[in-house]
Amino acid sequence: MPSVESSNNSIAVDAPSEHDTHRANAPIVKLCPHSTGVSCGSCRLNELCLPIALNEGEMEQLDNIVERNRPLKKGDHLYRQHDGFKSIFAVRSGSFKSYVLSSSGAGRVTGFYLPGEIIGMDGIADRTHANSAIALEHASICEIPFNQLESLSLKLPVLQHNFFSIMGAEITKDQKVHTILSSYSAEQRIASFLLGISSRYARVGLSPTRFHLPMTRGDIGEYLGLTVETVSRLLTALQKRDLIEVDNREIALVDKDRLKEIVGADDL
Amino acid sequence: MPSVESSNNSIAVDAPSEHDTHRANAPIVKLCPHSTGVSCGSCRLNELCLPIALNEGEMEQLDNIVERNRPLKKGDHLYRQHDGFKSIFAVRSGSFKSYVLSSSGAGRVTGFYLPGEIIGMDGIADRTHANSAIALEHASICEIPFNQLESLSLKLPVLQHNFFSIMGAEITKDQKVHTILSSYSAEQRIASFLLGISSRYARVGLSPTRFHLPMTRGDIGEYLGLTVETVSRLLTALQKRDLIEVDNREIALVDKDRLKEIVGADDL
DNA sequence: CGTAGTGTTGAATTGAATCAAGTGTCGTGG
DNA sequence: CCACGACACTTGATTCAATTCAACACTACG
Repeated sequence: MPSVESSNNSIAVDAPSEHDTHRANAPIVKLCPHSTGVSCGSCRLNELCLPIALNEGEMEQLDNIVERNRPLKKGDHLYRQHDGFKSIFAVRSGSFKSYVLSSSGAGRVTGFYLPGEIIGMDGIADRTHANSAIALEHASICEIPFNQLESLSLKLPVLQHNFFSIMGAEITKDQKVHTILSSYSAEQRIASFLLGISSRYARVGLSPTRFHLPMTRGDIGEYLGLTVETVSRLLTALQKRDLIEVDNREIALVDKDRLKEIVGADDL
Repeated sequence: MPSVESSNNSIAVDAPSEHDTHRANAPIVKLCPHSTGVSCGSCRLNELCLPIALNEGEMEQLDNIVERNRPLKKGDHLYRQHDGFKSIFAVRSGSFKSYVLSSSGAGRVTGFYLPGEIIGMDGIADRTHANSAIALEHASICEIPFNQLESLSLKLPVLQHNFFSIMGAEITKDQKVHTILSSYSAEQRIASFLLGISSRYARVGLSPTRFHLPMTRGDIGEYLGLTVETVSRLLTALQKRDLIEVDNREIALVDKDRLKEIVGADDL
Protein backbone atom coordinates (compact mmCIF):
# COMPACT_ATOMS: atom_id res chain seq x y z
CA MET A 1 0.00 0.00 0.00
CA PRO A 2 1.51 3.19 -1.14
CA SER A 3 2.28 5.69 1.47
CA VAL A 4 2.57 9.16 0.21
CA GLU A 5 5.49 9.12 -2.13
CA SER A 6 3.60 9.29 -5.36
CA SER A 7 1.76 12.41 -4.40
CA ASN A 8 4.09 15.17 -5.31
CA ASN A 9 2.47 18.21 -3.91
CA SER A 10 1.43 16.24 -0.89
CA ILE A 11 0.13 19.10 1.19
CA ALA A 12 -0.33 17.90 4.75
CA VAL A 13 2.65 15.62 4.68
CA ASP A 14 2.24 15.18 8.36
CA ALA A 15 -0.15 17.59 9.99
CA PRO A 16 0.68 17.21 13.62
CA SER A 17 -2.67 17.80 15.23
CA GLU A 18 -2.84 21.53 14.74
CA HIS A 19 -4.33 22.84 17.93
CA ASP A 20 -4.75 20.62 20.93
CA THR A 21 -5.13 16.94 20.22
CA HIS A 22 -8.60 17.21 21.71
CA ARG A 23 -11.68 15.23 20.89
CA ALA A 24 -12.00 13.00 23.91
CA ASN A 25 -13.48 10.05 22.10
CA ALA A 26 -11.93 10.14 18.66
CA PRO A 27 -9.00 7.75 18.76
CA ILE A 28 -7.08 9.64 16.13
CA VAL A 29 -4.21 7.39 15.29
CA LYS A 30 -2.92 8.05 11.86
CA LEU A 31 -2.34 11.60 10.84
CA CYS A 32 -1.18 10.82 7.38
CA PRO A 33 -2.99 13.26 5.14
CA HIS A 34 -4.60 10.40 3.29
CA SER A 35 -5.69 8.76 6.49
CA THR A 36 -9.37 8.27 7.01
CA GLY A 37 -9.17 8.73 10.73
CA VAL A 38 -8.87 12.49 10.90
CA SER A 39 -11.59 14.60 12.53
CA CYS A 40 -12.52 18.13 11.50
CA GLY A 41 -11.23 19.33 14.83
CA SER A 42 -7.78 18.03 14.10
CA CYS A 43 -7.72 18.83 10.40
CA ARG A 44 -5.27 21.54 9.58
CA LEU A 45 -7.61 22.84 6.91
CA ASN A 46 -10.52 23.41 9.26
CA GLU A 47 -10.09 27.15 9.21
CA LEU A 48 -10.52 27.18 5.44
CA CYS A 49 -13.29 24.69 5.15
CA LEU A 50 -16.85 24.21 6.24
CA PRO A 51 -16.12 24.32 9.99
CA ILE A 52 -14.89 27.91 10.13
CA ALA A 53 -15.87 29.48 13.41
CA LEU A 54 -17.72 26.44 14.68
CA ASN A 55 -17.22 25.81 18.37
CA GLU A 56 -16.12 22.45 19.64
CA GLY A 57 -19.55 21.00 20.15
CA GLU A 58 -20.74 22.16 16.77
CA MET A 59 -17.68 20.80 15.08
CA GLU A 60 -18.32 17.45 16.65
CA GLN A 61 -21.81 17.40 15.19
CA LEU A 62 -20.38 18.17 11.79
CA ASP A 63 -17.80 15.46 12.29
CA ASN A 64 -20.56 12.99 12.81
CA ILE A 65 -21.96 13.43 9.34
CA VAL A 66 -18.64 13.61 7.51
CA GLU A 67 -17.51 10.41 5.84
CA ARG A 68 -13.81 10.05 5.33
CA ASN A 69 -13.47 7.68 2.46
CA ARG A 70 -10.59 5.69 1.18
CA PRO A 71 -8.13 7.76 -0.83
CA LEU A 72 -8.58 8.02 -4.56
CA LYS A 73 -5.91 7.17 -7.08
CA LYS A 74 -5.03 9.30 -10.03
CA GLY A 75 -7.74 8.86 -12.62
CA ASP A 76 -10.42 7.70 -10.15
CA HIS A 77 -13.75 9.41 -10.54
CA LEU A 78 -15.33 11.08 -7.55
CA TYR A 79 -18.60 11.26 -9.45
CA ARG A 80 -19.71 11.33 -13.03
CA GLN A 81 -21.89 13.59 -15.07
CA HIS A 82 -25.55 12.58 -14.67
CA ASP A 83 -24.86 10.67 -11.46
CA GLY A 84 -27.43 11.29 -8.79
CA PHE A 85 -26.27 13.97 -6.41
CA LYS A 86 -25.82 12.84 -2.86
CA SER A 87 -22.88 14.67 -1.32
CA ILE A 88 -20.48 17.49 -1.63
CA PHE A 89 -16.81 16.84 -0.97
CA ALA A 90 -14.02 18.70 0.73
CA VAL A 91 -10.62 18.06 -0.81
CA ARG A 92 -8.24 17.06 1.96
CA SER A 93 -5.20 16.33 -0.17
CA GLY A 94 -4.39 15.98 -3.83
CA SER A 95 -6.43 17.63 -6.50
CA PHE A 96 -9.31 17.15 -8.89
CA LYS A 97 -10.64 18.50 -12.12
CA SER A 98 -14.28 18.73 -13.07
CA TYR A 99 -15.24 18.43 -16.70
CA VAL A 100 -18.08 17.85 -19.09
CA LEU A 101 -17.87 15.83 -22.25
CA SER A 102 -19.52 17.66 -25.07
CA SER A 103 -21.49 15.27 -27.22
CA SER A 104 -19.21 16.36 -30.02
CA GLY A 105 -16.22 14.53 -28.65
CA ALA A 106 -13.81 16.68 -26.72
CA GLY A 107 -14.50 17.36 -23.08
CA ARG A 108 -14.05 20.71 -21.48
CA VAL A 109 -12.55 21.26 -18.06
CA THR A 110 -14.81 23.37 -15.87
CA GLY A 111 -12.71 23.62 -12.75
CA PHE A 112 -9.78 22.54 -10.66
CA TYR A 113 -10.10 21.75 -6.98
CA LEU A 114 -7.19 21.95 -4.56
CA PRO A 115 -6.94 21.09 -0.87
CA GLY A 116 -9.35 22.99 1.32
CA GLU A 117 -11.80 23.51 -1.52
CA ILE A 118 -15.30 22.12 -1.95
CA ILE A 119 -16.27 20.11 -5.00
CA GLY A 120 -19.64 18.79 -6.07
CA MET A 121 -21.87 21.83 -5.80
CA ASP A 122 -22.82 21.39 -9.45
CA GLY A 123 -25.35 18.81 -8.33
CA ILE A 124 -27.24 20.83 -5.76
CA ALA A 125 -29.75 22.49 -8.02
CA ASP A 126 -31.26 19.53 -9.81
CA ARG A 127 -29.87 16.68 -7.77
CA THR A 128 -27.81 15.43 -10.65
CA HIS A 129 -24.17 16.16 -11.22
CA ALA A 130 -23.66 18.44 -14.20
CA ASN A 131 -19.95 17.58 -14.35
CA SER A 132 -17.71 14.64 -13.82
CA ALA A 133 -14.93 14.93 -11.26
CA ILE A 134 -11.68 13.01 -11.50
CA ALA A 135 -8.58 12.85 -9.32
CA LEU A 136 -5.50 14.39 -10.95
CA GLU A 137 -3.23 12.60 -8.48
CA HIS A 138 -3.47 10.51 -5.36
CA ALA A 139 -6.05 12.34 -3.27
CA SER A 140 -8.27 12.12 -0.25
CA ILE A 141 -11.57 13.77 0.44
CA CYS A 142 -14.19 14.28 3.10
CA GLU A 143 -17.64 13.38 1.91
CA ILE A 144 -20.49 15.43 3.33
CA PRO A 145 -23.94 14.01 2.60
CA PHE A 146 -25.95 16.96 1.46
CA ASN A 147 -29.24 16.06 3.10
CA GLN A 148 -27.53 15.80 6.43
CA LEU A 149 -25.68 19.03 5.82
CA GLU A 150 -29.01 20.73 5.19
CA SER A 151 -30.49 19.30 8.37
CA LEU A 152 -27.52 20.27 10.45
CA SER A 153 -27.47 23.73 8.91
CA LEU A 154 -30.93 24.31 10.32
CA LYS A 155 -29.54 23.73 13.78
CA LEU A 156 -26.19 25.46 13.44
CA PRO A 157 -26.54 29.03 12.16
CA VAL A 158 -22.81 29.35 11.70
CA LEU A 159 -22.71 26.28 9.51
CA GLN A 160 -25.57 27.55 7.38
CA HIS A 161 -23.81 30.86 7.06
CA ASN A 162 -20.56 29.17 6.10
CA PHE A 163 -22.17 27.13 3.42
CA PHE A 164 -23.98 30.11 1.95
CA SER A 165 -20.62 31.85 1.86
CA ILE A 166 -18.90 28.92 0.20
CA MET A 167 -21.55 28.75 -2.49
CA GLY A 168 -21.40 32.52 -2.89
CA ALA A 169 -17.65 32.30 -3.34
CA GLU A 170 -18.11 29.70 -6.05
CA ILE A 171 -20.50 32.05 -7.84
CA THR A 172 -18.14 34.98 -7.57
CA LYS A 173 -15.24 32.86 -8.80
CA ASP A 174 -17.22 31.58 -11.77
CA GLN A 175 -18.12 35.13 -12.73
CA LYS A 176 -14.50 36.15 -12.62
CA VAL A 177 -13.72 33.25 -14.92
CA HIS A 178 -16.48 34.49 -17.20
CA THR A 179 -14.71 37.83 -17.46
CA ILE A 180 -11.40 36.15 -18.14
CA LEU A 181 -12.81 33.97 -20.89
CA SER A 182 -14.84 36.70 -22.51
CA SER A 183 -12.22 39.41 -22.63
CA TYR A 184 -8.68 38.31 -21.89
CA SER A 185 -6.02 37.45 -24.45
CA ALA A 186 -4.34 34.08 -24.30
CA GLU A 187 -1.40 35.59 -22.46
CA GLN A 188 -3.63 37.29 -19.91
CA ARG A 189 -5.48 34.06 -19.33
CA ILE A 190 -2.31 32.14 -18.61
CA ALA A 191 -0.94 34.84 -16.33
CA SER A 192 -4.23 35.05 -14.50
CA PHE A 193 -4.38 31.29 -14.17
CA LEU A 194 -0.91 31.06 -12.69
CA LEU A 195 -1.65 33.83 -10.21
CA GLY A 196 -4.88 32.13 -9.26
CA ILE A 197 -3.19 28.82 -8.58
CA SER A 198 -0.54 30.67 -6.64
CA SER A 199 -2.95 32.29 -4.26
CA ARG A 200 -4.92 29.12 -3.82
CA TYR A 201 -1.76 27.32 -2.76
CA ALA A 202 -0.86 30.22 -0.51
CA ARG A 203 -4.24 29.88 1.16
CA VAL A 204 -3.34 26.42 2.42
CA GLY A 205 0.12 27.46 3.50
CA LEU A 206 2.12 26.38 0.49
CA SER A 207 4.54 28.50 -1.44
CA PRO A 208 2.87 31.04 -3.70
CA THR A 209 5.97 31.28 -5.86
CA ARG A 210 7.04 27.70 -6.43
CA PHE A 211 4.52 24.99 -7.00
CA HIS A 212 3.67 21.90 -8.92
CA LEU A 213 0.85 21.92 -11.44
CA PRO A 214 -1.23 18.80 -11.00
CA MET A 215 -2.90 19.18 -14.39
CA THR A 216 -1.66 18.75 -17.96
CA ARG A 217 -1.21 21.56 -20.46
CA GLY A 218 -4.22 20.13 -22.19
CA ASP A 219 -6.33 20.51 -19.05
CA ILE A 220 -5.22 24.10 -18.67
CA GLY A 221 -6.05 24.77 -22.28
CA GLU A 222 -9.52 23.30 -22.01
CA TYR A 223 -10.15 25.28 -18.87
CA LEU A 224 -8.99 28.56 -20.40
CA GLY A 225 -10.40 28.04 -23.84
CA LEU A 226 -7.01 27.63 -25.52
CA THR A 227 -5.24 24.83 -27.31
CA VAL A 228 -2.40 22.82 -25.80
CA GLU A 229 -0.01 24.37 -28.25
CA THR A 230 -0.93 27.88 -27.20
CA VAL A 231 -0.53 27.05 -23.53
CA SER A 232 2.85 25.51 -24.16
CA ARG A 233 4.04 28.40 -26.30
CA LEU A 234 2.95 31.00 -23.80
CA LEU A 235 4.56 29.30 -20.84
CA THR A 236 7.77 29.20 -22.83
CA ALA A 237 7.36 32.83 -23.81
CA LEU A 238 6.76 33.95 -20.22
CA GLN A 239 9.85 32.05 -19.21
CA LYS A 240 11.93 33.73 -21.91
CA ARG A 241 10.85 37.06 -20.52
CA ASP A 242 11.92 35.98 -17.05
CA LEU A 243 8.47 36.24 -15.58
CA ILE A 244 8.32 32.60 -14.64
CA GLU A 245 10.46 29.49 -14.64
CA VAL A 246 9.05 26.33 -16.05
CA ASP A 247 10.41 22.85 -15.52
CA ASN A 248 7.80 20.55 -16.83
CA ARG A 249 5.03 20.93 -14.25
CA GLU A 250 7.16 22.72 -11.71
CA ILE A 251 6.45 26.42 -11.87
CA ALA A 252 8.23 29.32 -10.23
CA LEU A 253 6.71 32.78 -10.37
CA VAL A 254 9.77 34.95 -10.71
CA ASP A 255 8.16 38.32 -11.24
CA LYS A 256 4.68 38.36 -9.85
CA ASP A 257 4.28 42.09 -10.28
CA ARG A 258 4.83 41.98 -13.98
CA LEU A 259 2.51 39.02 -14.22
CA LYS A 260 -0.16 41.10 -12.56
CA GLU A 261 0.52 43.91 -14.98
CA ILE A 262 -0.10 41.55 -17.86
CA VAL A 263 -3.43 40.57 -16.41
CA GLY A 264 -4.21 44.23 -16.16
CA ALA A 265 -4.94 45.02 -12.57
CA ASP A 266 -7.77 43.98 -10.35
CA ASP A 267 -7.35 40.28 -10.60
CA LEU A 268 -7.24 38.03 -7.62
CA MET B 1 -39.10 61.85 -3.88
CA PRO B 2 -37.21 63.99 -6.37
CA SER B 3 -33.64 62.82 -6.00
CA VAL B 4 -33.85 59.43 -7.66
CA GLU B 5 -34.28 60.30 -11.29
CA SER B 6 -30.62 60.89 -11.81
CA SER B 7 -30.45 57.12 -11.86
CA ASN B 8 -27.40 56.27 -9.84
CA ASN B 9 -27.75 53.70 -7.18
CA SER B 10 -31.19 54.57 -6.08
CA ILE B 11 -32.99 51.63 -4.59
CA ALA B 12 -32.15 50.93 -0.99
CA VAL B 13 -31.09 54.54 -0.61
CA ASP B 14 -34.48 55.42 0.61
CA ALA B 15 -36.46 52.23 1.14
CA PRO B 16 -39.38 53.36 3.23
CA SER B 17 -38.63 52.58 6.85
CA GLU B 18 -36.94 49.23 6.58
CA HIS B 19 -39.42 46.38 6.93
CA ASP B 20 -43.08 46.52 7.68
CA THR B 21 -44.18 49.78 6.33
CA HIS B 22 -46.35 47.53 4.36
CA ARG B 23 -47.63 44.27 5.76
CA ALA B 24 -50.60 44.12 8.06
CA ASN B 25 -51.69 47.44 6.74
CA ALA B 26 -50.76 46.75 3.14
CA PRO B 27 -54.05 46.94 1.29
CA ILE B 28 -52.94 45.10 -1.81
CA VAL B 29 -54.80 46.87 -4.50
CA LYS B 30 -52.92 47.09 -7.72
CA LEU B 31 -51.73 43.97 -9.46
CA CYS B 32 -49.85 45.78 -12.13
CA PRO B 33 -46.49 44.03 -12.40
CA HIS B 34 -44.73 47.21 -11.40
CA SER B 35 -46.91 47.74 -8.38
CA THR B 36 -45.23 47.70 -5.00
CA GLY B 37 -48.25 46.37 -3.20
CA VAL B 38 -48.00 42.75 -4.27
CA SER B 39 -47.39 39.98 -1.77
CA CYS B 40 -45.54 36.77 -2.50
CA GLY B 41 -48.80 34.91 -2.12
CA SER B 42 -50.38 36.87 -4.92
CA CYS B 43 -47.30 37.17 -7.13
CA ARG B 44 -47.64 35.27 -10.35
CA LEU B 45 -43.97 34.34 -10.17
CA ASN B 46 -44.13 32.70 -6.77
CA GLU B 47 -43.79 29.22 -8.16
CA LEU B 48 -40.49 30.15 -9.79
CA CYS B 49 -39.01 32.18 -7.03
CA LEU B 50 -37.89 31.83 -3.47
CA PRO B 51 -41.32 30.81 -2.12
CA ILE B 52 -41.63 27.53 -4.05
CA ALA B 53 -43.44 24.96 -1.95
CA LEU B 54 -43.87 27.25 1.04
CA ASN B 55 -47.22 26.91 2.75
CA GLU B 56 -49.37 29.91 3.46
CA GLY B 57 -48.02 30.66 6.89
CA GLU B 58 -44.45 30.32 5.74
CA MET B 59 -45.04 32.52 2.76
CA GLU B 60 -46.39 35.19 5.03
CA GLN B 61 -43.23 35.11 7.10
CA LEU B 62 -41.20 35.52 3.94
CA ASP B 63 -43.48 38.33 2.87
CA ASN B 64 -42.66 40.12 6.07
CA ILE B 65 -38.99 40.46 5.24
CA VAL B 66 -39.41 41.28 1.55
CA GLU B 67 -39.21 44.94 0.64
CA ARG B 68 -41.01 45.97 -2.50
CA ASN B 69 -39.29 49.08 -3.63
CA ARG B 70 -40.28 51.68 -6.10
CA PRO B 71 -39.70 50.65 -9.70
CA LEU B 72 -36.39 51.41 -11.36
CA LYS B 73 -36.02 53.25 -14.61
CA LYS B 74 -33.82 52.19 -17.47
CA GLY B 75 -30.24 52.96 -16.49
CA ASP B 76 -30.85 52.97 -12.73
CA HIS B 77 -28.36 50.97 -10.75
CA LEU B 78 -29.58 48.33 -8.35
CA TYR B 79 -26.16 48.21 -6.76
CA ARG B 80 -22.62 49.00 -7.77
CA GLN B 81 -19.39 47.09 -7.73
CA HIS B 82 -17.76 47.38 -4.29
CA ASP B 83 -21.00 48.43 -2.62
CA GLY B 84 -21.58 46.74 0.69
CA PHE B 85 -23.78 43.71 0.28
CA LYS B 86 -27.06 43.86 2.10
CA SER B 87 -29.72 42.13 0.04
CA ILE B 88 -30.45 39.88 -2.84
CA PHE B 89 -33.19 40.86 -5.26
CA ALA B 90 -35.88 39.01 -7.13
CA VAL B 91 -36.71 40.54 -10.49
CA ARG B 92 -40.45 41.05 -10.66
CA SER B 93 -40.62 42.79 -14.03
CA GLY B 94 -38.19 44.25 -16.51
CA SER B 95 -34.61 43.12 -16.75
CA PHE B 96 -31.10 43.82 -15.56
CA LYS B 97 -27.55 43.24 -16.57
CA SER B 98 -24.64 42.76 -14.22
CA TYR B 99 -21.23 43.90 -15.28
CA VAL B 100 -17.74 44.71 -14.10
CA LEU B 101 -15.65 47.56 -15.37
CA SER B 102 -12.17 46.33 -16.07
CA SER B 103 -9.66 48.90 -14.96
CA SER B 104 -8.58 49.01 -18.56
CA GLY B 105 -11.67 50.80 -19.71
CA ALA B 106 -14.26 48.55 -21.24
CA GLY B 107 -16.70 46.81 -18.95
CA ARG B 108 -17.74 43.23 -19.38
CA VAL B 109 -21.27 41.99 -18.93
CA THR B 110 -21.42 39.05 -16.54
CA GLY B 111 -25.09 38.25 -16.64
CA PHE B 112 -28.63 39.12 -17.60
CA TYR B 113 -31.51 38.81 -15.20
CA LEU B 114 -35.11 38.38 -16.30
CA PRO B 115 -38.33 38.22 -14.32
CA GLY B 116 -38.43 35.45 -11.74
CA GLU B 117 -34.66 35.38 -11.42
CA ILE B 118 -32.49 36.31 -8.46
CA ILE B 119 -29.78 38.93 -8.73
CA GLY B 120 -27.17 40.00 -6.21
CA MET B 121 -25.66 36.70 -5.11
CA ASP B 122 -22.25 37.98 -6.15
CA GLY B 123 -22.06 39.76 -2.81
CA ILE B 124 -22.75 36.85 -0.49
CA ALA B 125 -19.24 35.54 -0.13
CA ASP B 126 -17.37 38.61 0.96
CA ARG B 127 -20.21 40.96 1.71
CA THR B 128 -19.27 43.25 -1.13
CA HIS B 129 -20.81 43.25 -4.56
CA ALA B 130 -18.37 41.98 -7.17
CA ASN B 131 -20.50 43.37 -10.00
CA SER B 132 -22.67 46.34 -10.73
CA ALA B 133 -26.28 45.77 -11.69
CA ILE B 134 -28.25 48.13 -13.89
CA ALA B 135 -31.81 48.12 -15.20
CA LEU B 136 -32.06 47.56 -18.94
CA GLU B 137 -35.60 48.90 -18.99
CA HIS B 138 -38.27 49.98 -16.56
CA ALA B 139 -38.20 47.30 -13.90
CA SER B 140 -39.40 46.36 -10.45
CA ILE B 141 -37.80 44.13 -7.88
CA CYS B 142 -38.35 42.54 -4.52
CA GLU B 143 -35.52 43.21 -2.13
CA ILE B 144 -34.71 40.46 0.34
CA PRO B 145 -32.35 41.51 3.11
CA PHE B 146 -29.85 38.72 3.33
CA ASN B 147 -29.42 38.64 7.09
CA GLN B 148 -33.12 38.23 7.51
CA LEU B 149 -33.21 35.59 4.83
CA GLU B 150 -30.57 33.67 6.71
CA SER B 151 -32.47 33.92 9.97
CA LEU B 152 -35.71 32.87 8.40
CA SER B 153 -33.99 30.01 6.59
CA LEU B 154 -33.08 28.56 9.96
CA LYS B 155 -36.74 28.38 10.81
CA LEU B 156 -38.13 27.30 7.47
CA PRO B 157 -36.39 24.20 6.09
CA VAL B 158 -38.10 24.57 2.76
CA LEU B 159 -36.84 28.10 2.39
CA GLN B 160 -33.30 27.07 3.21
CA HIS B 161 -33.58 24.28 0.71
CA ASN B 162 -34.91 26.62 -1.95
CA PHE B 163 -32.14 29.06 -1.49
CA PHE B 164 -29.49 26.37 -1.63
CA SER B 165 -31.09 25.23 -4.86
CA ILE B 166 -31.17 28.72 -6.30
CA MET B 167 -27.51 29.24 -5.55
CA GLY B 168 -26.73 25.80 -6.91
CA ALA B 169 -28.56 26.67 -10.10
CA GLU B 170 -26.50 29.82 -10.45
CA ILE B 171 -23.34 27.74 -10.10
CA THR B 172 -24.50 25.22 -12.68
CA LYS B 173 -25.50 28.01 -15.06
CA ASP B 174 -22.14 29.73 -14.69
CA GLN B 175 -20.34 26.51 -15.44
CA LYS B 176 -22.37 26.05 -18.58
CA VAL B 177 -21.40 29.56 -19.63
CA HIS B 178 -17.79 28.59 -18.94
CA THR B 179 -18.13 25.75 -21.43
CA ILE B 180 -19.74 28.01 -23.98
CA LEU B 181 -17.03 30.63 -23.71
CA SER B 182 -14.17 28.19 -23.70
CA SER B 183 -15.20 26.03 -26.60
CA TYR B 184 -17.99 27.39 -28.74
CA SER B 185 -17.60 29.26 -32.00
CA ALA B 186 -19.18 32.67 -32.35
CA GLU B 187 -22.13 31.16 -34.15
CA GLN B 188 -22.64 28.52 -31.49
CA ARG B 189 -22.51 31.17 -28.79
CA ILE B 190 -25.20 33.25 -30.44
CA ALA B 191 -27.42 30.25 -31.08
CA SER B 192 -26.97 29.08 -27.52
CA PHE B 193 -27.68 32.55 -26.19
CA LEU B 194 -30.92 32.84 -28.14
CA LEU B 195 -32.07 29.43 -27.01
CA GLY B 196 -31.21 30.31 -23.43
CA ILE B 197 -33.22 33.53 -23.52
CA SER B 198 -36.03 31.63 -25.15
CA SER B 199 -36.32 29.07 -22.40
CA ARG B 200 -35.99 31.70 -19.71
CA TYR B 201 -38.93 33.57 -21.18
CA ALA B 202 -40.83 30.32 -21.52
CA ARG B 203 -40.29 29.70 -17.83
CA VAL B 204 -42.30 32.78 -16.95
CA GLY B 205 -45.01 31.99 -19.42
CA LEU B 206 -43.91 34.14 -22.32
CA SER B 207 -43.46 33.01 -25.87
CA PRO B 208 -40.32 30.96 -26.43
CA THR B 209 -40.35 31.75 -30.12
CA ARG B 210 -41.03 35.48 -30.31
CA PHE B 211 -39.50 37.85 -27.84
CA HIS B 212 -37.90 41.20 -27.32
CA LEU B 213 -34.24 41.45 -26.41
CA PRO B 214 -33.83 44.01 -23.64
CA MET B 215 -30.09 44.34 -24.19
CA THR B 216 -28.01 45.89 -26.95
CA ARG B 217 -25.86 43.97 -29.41
CA GLY B 218 -22.95 45.38 -27.50
CA ASP B 219 -24.18 43.86 -24.25
CA ILE B 220 -24.63 40.50 -25.92
CA GLY B 221 -21.15 40.75 -27.35
CA GLU B 222 -19.57 41.55 -24.02
CA TYR B 223 -21.45 38.72 -22.40
CA LEU B 224 -20.43 36.19 -25.04
CA GLY B 225 -16.92 37.42 -25.57
CA LEU B 226 -17.59 38.74 -29.08
CA THR B 227 -17.60 42.17 -30.68
CA VAL B 228 -20.73 44.08 -31.61
CA GLU B 229 -19.94 43.61 -35.25
CA THR B 230 -19.72 39.86 -34.92
CA VAL B 231 -23.02 39.69 -33.07
CA SER B 232 -24.69 41.80 -35.70
CA ARG B 233 -23.23 39.82 -38.58
CA LEU B 234 -24.23 36.50 -37.10
CA LEU B 235 -27.79 37.54 -36.37
CA THR B 236 -28.05 38.64 -39.97
CA ALA B 237 -26.50 35.39 -41.15
CA LEU B 238 -28.88 33.28 -39.08
CA GLN B 239 -31.74 35.25 -40.50
CA LYS B 240 -30.53 34.70 -44.06
CA ARG B 241 -30.53 30.98 -43.36
CA ASP B 242 -34.11 31.22 -42.09
CA LEU B 243 -33.26 30.06 -38.62
CA ILE B 244 -34.46 33.25 -37.01
CA GLU B 245 -36.14 36.50 -37.88
CA VAL B 246 -34.63 39.70 -36.64
CA ASP B 247 -36.35 43.05 -36.49
CA ASN B 248 -34.08 45.22 -34.46
CA ARG B 249 -34.54 43.76 -30.97
CA GLU B 250 -37.55 41.67 -31.84
CA ILE B 251 -36.49 38.10 -32.37
CA ALA B 252 -38.41 35.15 -33.72
CA LEU B 253 -36.93 31.68 -33.51
CA VAL B 254 -38.10 30.17 -36.73
CA ASP B 255 -36.27 26.87 -36.65
CA LYS B 256 -35.36 25.95 -33.13
CA ASP B 257 -34.26 22.46 -34.06
CA ARG B 258 -31.63 23.67 -36.44
CA LEU B 259 -30.51 26.21 -33.88
CA LYS B 260 -30.00 23.38 -31.43
CA GLU B 261 -28.05 21.48 -34.03
CA ILE B 262 -25.72 24.42 -34.40
CA VAL B 263 -25.10 24.47 -30.69
CA GLY B 264 -24.30 20.82 -30.94
CA ALA B 265 -26.69 18.98 -28.69
CA ASP B 266 -26.98 18.87 -24.97
CA ASP B 267 -27.53 22.52 -24.39
CA LEU B 268 -30.32 23.88 -22.28
C1' DC C 1 -35.80 67.82 -35.68
C1' DG C 2 -31.22 67.01 -34.29
C1' DT C 3 -27.96 64.23 -32.09
C1' DA C 4 -26.20 60.48 -29.51
C1' DG C 5 -26.58 55.91 -29.16
C1' DT C 6 -27.40 51.66 -31.65
C1' DG C 7 -26.92 48.78 -35.49
C1' DT C 8 -25.17 47.25 -40.11
C1' DT C 9 -21.88 46.14 -43.62
C1' DG C 10 -17.33 45.88 -45.95
C1' DA C 11 -12.18 45.40 -46.23
C1' DA C 12 -7.93 44.55 -43.99
C1' DT C 13 -5.51 42.53 -40.17
C1' DT C 14 -4.18 39.35 -36.69
C1' DG C 15 -4.14 36.19 -32.65
C1' DA C 16 -4.82 31.79 -31.87
C1' DA C 17 -6.08 27.41 -34.10
C1' DT C 18 -4.76 23.85 -36.97
C1' DC C 19 -1.66 20.87 -39.15
C1' DA C 20 2.58 18.60 -38.78
C1' DA C 21 6.62 16.62 -37.00
C1' DG C 22 9.16 15.99 -33.75
C1' DT C 23 11.30 15.16 -28.41
C1' DG C 24 10.65 14.17 -23.52
C1' DT C 25 8.70 11.59 -19.51
C1' DC C 26 6.64 8.10 -16.94
C1' DG C 27 4.57 3.91 -15.63
C1' DT C 28 4.31 -0.99 -16.76
C1' DG C 29 5.47 -5.44 -17.65
C1' DG C 30 8.95 -8.45 -19.34
C1' DC D 1 16.15 -2.81 -14.04
C1' DC D 2 15.53 -1.76 -18.52
C1' DA D 3 12.74 -1.26 -22.73
C1' DC D 4 8.67 -0.20 -24.58
C1' DG D 5 4.60 2.17 -25.46
C1' DA D 6 1.49 5.74 -24.39
C1' DC D 7 1.04 10.22 -23.19
C1' DA D 8 2.62 14.73 -22.53
C1' DC D 9 4.95 18.48 -24.28
C1' DT D 10 7.37 21.53 -27.66
C1' DT D 11 8.22 24.03 -31.83
C1' DG D 12 7.46 25.52 -36.59
C1' DA D 13 4.58 26.67 -40.80
C1' DT D 14 0.18 27.73 -42.39
C1' DT D 15 -4.66 28.91 -42.11
C1' DC D 16 -8.77 31.03 -40.64
C1' DA D 17 -12.34 32.94 -37.57
C1' DA D 18 -13.09 36.84 -35.41
C1' DT D 19 -11.33 41.45 -34.52
C1' DT D 20 -10.26 45.88 -35.94
C1' DC D 21 -10.81 49.81 -38.65
C1' DA D 22 -13.90 52.48 -41.22
C1' DA D 23 -17.99 54.39 -43.05
C1' DC D 24 -22.58 54.75 -42.99
C1' DA D 25 -27.89 53.96 -41.72
C1' DC D 26 -31.39 53.74 -38.39
C1' DT D 27 -34.22 55.09 -34.39
C1' DA D 28 -35.59 57.06 -30.62
C1' DC D 29 -36.16 60.38 -27.52
C1' DG D 30 -35.44 65.11 -25.34
